[in-house]
Amino acid sequence: MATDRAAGRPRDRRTHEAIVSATEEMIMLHGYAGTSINAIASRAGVGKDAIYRRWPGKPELVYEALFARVDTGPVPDTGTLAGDVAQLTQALVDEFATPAATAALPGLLADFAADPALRTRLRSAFLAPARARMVEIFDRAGARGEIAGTAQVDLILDTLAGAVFFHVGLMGEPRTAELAAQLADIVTTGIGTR
Amino acid sequence: MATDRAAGRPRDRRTHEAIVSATEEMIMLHGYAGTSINAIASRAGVGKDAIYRRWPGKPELVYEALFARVDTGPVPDTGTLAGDVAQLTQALVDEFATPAATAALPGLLADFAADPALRTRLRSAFLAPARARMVEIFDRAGARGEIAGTAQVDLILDTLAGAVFFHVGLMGEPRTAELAAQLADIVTTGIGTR
Amino acid sequence: MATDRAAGRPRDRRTHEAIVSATEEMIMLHGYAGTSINAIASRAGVGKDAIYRRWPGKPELVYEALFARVDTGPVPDTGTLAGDVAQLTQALVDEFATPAATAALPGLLADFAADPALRTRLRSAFLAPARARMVEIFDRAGARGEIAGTAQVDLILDTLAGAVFFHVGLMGEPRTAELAAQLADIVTTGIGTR
Amino acid sequence: MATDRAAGRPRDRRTHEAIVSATEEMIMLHGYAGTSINAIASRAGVGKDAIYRRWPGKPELVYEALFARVDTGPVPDTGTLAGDVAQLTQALVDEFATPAATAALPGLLADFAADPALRTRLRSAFLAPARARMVEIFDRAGARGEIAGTAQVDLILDTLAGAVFFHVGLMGEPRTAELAAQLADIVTTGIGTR
DNA sequence: GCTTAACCGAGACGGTACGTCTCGTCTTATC
DNA sequence: GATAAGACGAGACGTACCGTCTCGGTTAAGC
Repeated sequence: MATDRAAGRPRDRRTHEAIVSATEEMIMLHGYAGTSINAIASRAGVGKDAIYRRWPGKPELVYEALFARVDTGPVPDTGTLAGDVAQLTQALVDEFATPAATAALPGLLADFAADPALRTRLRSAFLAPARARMVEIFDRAGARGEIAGTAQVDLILDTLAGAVFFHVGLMGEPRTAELAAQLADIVTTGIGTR
Repeated sequence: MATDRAAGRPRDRRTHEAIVSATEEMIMLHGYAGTSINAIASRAGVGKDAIYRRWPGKPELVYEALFARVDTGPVPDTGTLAGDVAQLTQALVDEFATPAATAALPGLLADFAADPALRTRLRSAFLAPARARMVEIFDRAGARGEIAGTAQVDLILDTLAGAVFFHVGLMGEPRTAELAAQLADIVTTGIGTR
Repeated sequence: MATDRAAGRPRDRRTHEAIVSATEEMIMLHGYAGTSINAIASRAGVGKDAIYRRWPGKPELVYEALFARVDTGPVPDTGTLAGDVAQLTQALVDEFATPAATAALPGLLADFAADPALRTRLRSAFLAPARARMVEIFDRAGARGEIAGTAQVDLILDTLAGAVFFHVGLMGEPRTAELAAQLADIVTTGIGTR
Repeated sequence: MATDRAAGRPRDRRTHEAIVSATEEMIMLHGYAGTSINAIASRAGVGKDAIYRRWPGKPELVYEALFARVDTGPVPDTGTLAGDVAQLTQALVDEFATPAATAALPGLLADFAADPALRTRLRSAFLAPARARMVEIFDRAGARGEIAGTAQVDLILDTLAGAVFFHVGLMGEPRTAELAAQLADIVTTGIGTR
C-alpha cells in the first residue's frame, strides 16, 4: 500500500501560521502597498523561501491571510426575499468592511485584476460563499412566487459587493449599522418606495 | 500692476499633451502597474522632471489623462426618476467601462485609497459630475412627488458606480448594451418587479 | 576492549562513489562556480546530508574528487638534475593541466586560500607528492655534486607549479607537448643558455 | 559642430571614488568572497545602481579598484638581462604580493577564469605592463648578444608571475626582500649555479 | 529475533547575495 | 526658468545556494 505522504521534511505548520499572522499584522499596520514580502518574512522570523514555497506572490498570500476563511454559517431564511437579501448583504459588509479588509482590498483587487492568472479567480475567490447563498435565496423566492423568471444573480451580487466596496472600502464612509439594510432595500424594493 | 504671467520660459503646451497621450497609450498597452513614469517620459520624448513638475505622481497623472474630462453634456430630464437614473447610469458605464478605464481603474483607485492626500479626493475626482446630476435629478423627482424626503445621493451613487466597477471593471463581465438599464432598474424599482 | 567499528548502519560505499562521480561530471560540465552541492546531490541521486556527512563543504569534496589520487609512480632518476626536474615537471603538468583540473583549480585554490582552516593545507594538499620527489631529486643532485648547499625546494616547486597553473590553468595557453621540458629548462639552466 | 559631451547629469567623480575606496577597504577587511556588492554600496553611501552603472559585476570592480593602476615607471635597464629581469620581477612582487592583492587575487583570478568574457582579458588585465617591459628587455638582450633567437616572453612571464602568485599569494610564504632576486636568478641562470 | 544507532532520500528551514527595477530628487548643458 | 538626459540613494522584487534540521524508512551489529 502506497502512502500519500510526501517525501522529505514536512512543512512546519507553525511557519505557515507565523507567516499568515505577520501578513495580517503588516496589512493592518502599513496597508497593502506598504507590506513587502521581506518585511513579512522578517516579522514572522522566517526566510523568504518559506513564503515563496507556499504562495506565488503577495496577492495570493494576502488573500489567504485575510479572506480565505471558510464560510460555514447557515444560509439566511427569513421567509421573505427582502429579509434574506438583507442578511446576505450584512455578511458582505462583515467581510468587506472590516479594518483589515479595508486596508487590503483596493490594492488586492487591483493586483488580482492585473494578473491574468488571478483575474479568472476573482469571483470565486471573493464572492464564492455569498454567491452560493444568493442562488439558494433566489430559488426559494422563486418557489414562493416572489419573483418571476431567472434572476441575474451575478449582476445583483456584483451590485451589492460593489456598493459595499465603493461606499466603505474606497470612499471611507463610516460603516453605519443600517448600511446593509439600506442597500438590501435599494436592490429589492427600489429607491422610489422608500 | 502685477501680471499673472510666470517668470522664465513658459511651459510648452505640447509637452503637456505628449505626456498625457503617452500615459494613455501606456495604460492601454501595459496596464496601470506596467506603466512607469520612466516609460511614460521615454515614450513622450520628455524628461522625468517635466512630469514631476506637473503632477505629484503616477496616480494624479493617470487620473488626469483618463478621467479629468469635463462633463459638459446636459442633465438627463426624461420626466421620470427611472428614466433619468437610467441615463445617468449609462454615463457611468460610459466612463467606467471603457477599455482604458478598465485597464487603469483598479490600480488607480488602489493608489488613491492608499494615499491619505488622495483619499479625500476620491469622491470628487471620480464621481463629481455624476453626483451633481444626481442631486438635480432627485430634486426634480422630489418636486414631482415621486419620492419623499431626502434621498441618500451618495449611497445610491456609490451603489451604481460600485456595481459598474465591480461587474465590468473587476470581474470582466461583458459590457452589454442593457447593462445600464438593468442596473438602473435594480436600484429604482427593485429586483422583485422585473 | 572497545572496537573501532562505529555503531549503526555502515555508510554505503556506492553512495560515496556516486557523489564523487557526480562531482567530477558537474565540474567538467559547469565549472567550479557552476557546481552546487544541491546539483551534485541531485545528480548523484543522494540527499544533501550524505554529502555533508562526508565532507565539510564543496572545496574538500572537489579536492577529493579530482586531486586526492595517491601518487604511486617511481621517483624520477635520469642521472642528471635537469632530467629529473623535467620528469617531475611533466608530472605537475599531468596533474594541473587536465581538463578537469583546469576547470576546477582556479576556484578551488581561491576557496582554499580564503578559508583559514584550508589555507594551512594548501601545500600538503596539492604539492605533497611532487615535493617529496623533489627533495629526493635534489638530495641526489647534491650527492653527485651538481649543486652546492641547500636548495630552496619550496620556492622552486612553487615556481614550477605556479608556472604551470598560470600558463595553462589561468591563461589557457594550449598545453604543448614541450611545456614541461621548457619549464624545467628555464629553472635549471636559465634563460640565457637556450 | 556637435559636442562629445554626454547628455544628462554627468556621473559624479566622488561617487566613483567612494565606491573604489569602499571596495578596497572591504577587500582588505573581509577578503574577496566576503565582499558583497551590497556591502560595498552601503559602505560607500551609494545605491547599488551606481555600481552596476559603472561595472558589470564584482570582478571588474575589484580589478579596477586594486589593479588598474597605470604603470608609468621606467623600463629597467641595468645593462644585463639578469639585472633587468630582477627589477621586473621586483615589480611583479610589488604588484602581486601586497596585502590587498593577496586578499583579492585568488578569488579574482578564479572569477576571471570562470567567465568567458573576462577570460580573454586575463593576460592583458594583469600582465600588460610587465609584458611590454619584458619584450623591451629581451630585445635589448638580443641586441647585446646575450640571448639567441626568440625568447618565449609569455612563458617566462607566466613563470615569474605564477611563481610570485603561488609562493606568496596562495601558499602564504613571507614576502622576503630577496624573493624577487631569487626568482629572477632561478629563471635566468638556473638552479645549478646558485 | 529485538533493539539500537547511524545511514539514507527528500526537502523544509532561516539566511544572505544576487542583479534588475522603480521611485522621486538632483544636476548638468542647452534653449 | 523650462527643457532632455540621466545620475543619484533607497529599497523591493523573485531566484539561487548555503549549511542545518526533520521526516519516514533502511540496514547492519550487538544483545
